[in-house]
Amino acid sequence: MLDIRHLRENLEEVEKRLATRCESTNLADFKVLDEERRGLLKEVEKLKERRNKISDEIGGLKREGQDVSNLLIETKSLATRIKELDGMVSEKKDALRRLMLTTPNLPHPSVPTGMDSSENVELRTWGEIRDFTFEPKEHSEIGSHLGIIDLERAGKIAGARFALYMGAGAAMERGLMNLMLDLHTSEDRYIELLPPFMVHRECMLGTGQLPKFEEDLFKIEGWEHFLIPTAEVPVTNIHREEIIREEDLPLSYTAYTPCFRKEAGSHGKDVKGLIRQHQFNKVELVKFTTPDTSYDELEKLTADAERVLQVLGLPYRVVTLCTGDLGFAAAKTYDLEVWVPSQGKYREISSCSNFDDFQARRANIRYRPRGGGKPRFVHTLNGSGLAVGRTVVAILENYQQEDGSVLIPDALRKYMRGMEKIGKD
RNA sequence: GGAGAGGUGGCCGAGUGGUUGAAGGCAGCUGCCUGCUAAGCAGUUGUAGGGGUAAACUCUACCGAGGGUUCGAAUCCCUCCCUCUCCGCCA
Repeated sequence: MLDIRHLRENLEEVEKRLATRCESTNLADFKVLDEERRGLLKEVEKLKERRNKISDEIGGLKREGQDVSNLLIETKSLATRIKELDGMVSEKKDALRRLMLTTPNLPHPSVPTGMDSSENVELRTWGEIRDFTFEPKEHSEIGSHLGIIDLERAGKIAGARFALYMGAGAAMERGLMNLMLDLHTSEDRYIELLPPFMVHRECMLGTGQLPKFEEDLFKIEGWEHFLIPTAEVPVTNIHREEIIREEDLPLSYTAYTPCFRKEAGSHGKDVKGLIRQHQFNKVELVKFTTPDTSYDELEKLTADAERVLQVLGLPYRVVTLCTGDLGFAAAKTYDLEVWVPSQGKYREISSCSNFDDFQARRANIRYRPRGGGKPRFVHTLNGSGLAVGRTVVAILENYQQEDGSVLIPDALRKYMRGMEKIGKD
């Protein structure tokens, strides 16, 4: 959510910056609603002041045993009018809140302007793209050939866009999760969490999935709970409605969770294989910082996610998302894209964002400045470190051998009982 | 699932219809005192939204959430949420 005062005072500038997202926003209504609301508020507060004064008087007079009936006449009609106006105020307030909740975040000034993903800007690349002496196979083919990924049986159990890992495949997925968590928690960089995989509505509002993107979420029938689409949701919300001491910032958390997404509207995209699933595993990084350090922390967080790819020896590049490709709540995002040989291109494996105070304002997460003073909103950040299924994709494809086997990256071996290679048996 | 208890400010905790934004304590801050520390004394400290060029100031709201009763609600009524204890069930 944007700062309502800032919005009120800089409406045109805000509109201009939001327009770079290439999404329609409806700020014309804002001005009207805001003014109507404040007008009504002024009126009703005046009446309330009067009512409170009279009520005080009545109290005093009654104690002295005096008659108050003529005061009751005025105050009774006041009460009716107040009720009426209160209703109108809350209508305006609700409409305003709905508008605010569906308005996306302002892109940071450093974000390149562009229409869509084609205008994202490559920042740097890492690692050598392997020169294959044979035609590299696609990961699901490698996986099914080796008997470690069975998408057909997964379909039998749960349908399309689900996966069944077996044997060394399951071990690789689990090993990667452990490797990532160990890496992030080493030297106390991140505190490890294991949160609930379901959350209630307020959490989804807090991080921005709701009210706008309900169709992307799985809701539990008969409950007010949703399956989390990312650990960002439960982890960011652990400090909802809290005031953190500045001395305790930045707070850094890492958590493994499965993620559940409907992937509505992505029919036909990545239908083959593990790239786009309704359920996938991810290790997430989340930070809470002060406003003046959040962009430094974004760099660090991105570097922490990159480290996983480096440790695994997977070539990747870092891109800055342009304004048109930026997510609803993000002010700035770096995507990490890993090299996928079968497609001959880089594919997203991590997305690292600074949300400024957008989520903090929704979720009411604040900090008390050093030495006292009014609480201020924190900045929240998060990034994947990494999407585990896509990491498996990258390993299978980049480490595949001509005979159909797959070498296991050095760093991962100790997480797979020392296995060096996955072959047929 | 059954029975009971409870949710009050940064924390603990009083408060069953009017002078309570809320006693008291802790913690914080500011002074005084003090060789230092500790202690002591006095004062002070919530959040949000309006009004005000800003400060001062001022108004409104907030005692888990939402409704209701009333001239007036932390206090009475209803619904919901959460926590705790006991019993049952269960990985």
